[in-house]
Amino acid sequence: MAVSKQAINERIWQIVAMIPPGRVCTYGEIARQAGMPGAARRVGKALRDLPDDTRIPWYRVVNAGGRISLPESSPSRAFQRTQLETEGVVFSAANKLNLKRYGWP
DNA sequence: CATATGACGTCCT
DNA sequence: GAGGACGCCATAT
Repeated sequence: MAVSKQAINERIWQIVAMIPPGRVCTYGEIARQAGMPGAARRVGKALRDLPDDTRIPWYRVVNAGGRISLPESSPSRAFQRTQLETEGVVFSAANKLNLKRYGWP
């Protein structure tokens, strides 16, 4: 393996760790900053591989539509929403947030 | 090697 | 604005 998948994961986690509180970032943007544009899905995989006791603020990652990508069946989804609201992020009626406002450039 | 799947994105209707 | 179709990348079977 030229580059182990664990190395890729840690690269992604490092990017996520740079997101300041009260701000969010999209999967595609993280993939781009990690040097693999178009691999947004790979970012989701990396976050899925995170342990439950991680200190990485994965909850600051949302999809391009400003929505939480986690399925309704996932308990982590409610946690993400609550955590973001705690940091001051306001969701609209359709569970959406304004990326123009909370998005991290 | 071919298919299916997933914490995605863009485009079209 | 909502919903569906297709594309992209990596992994699993």
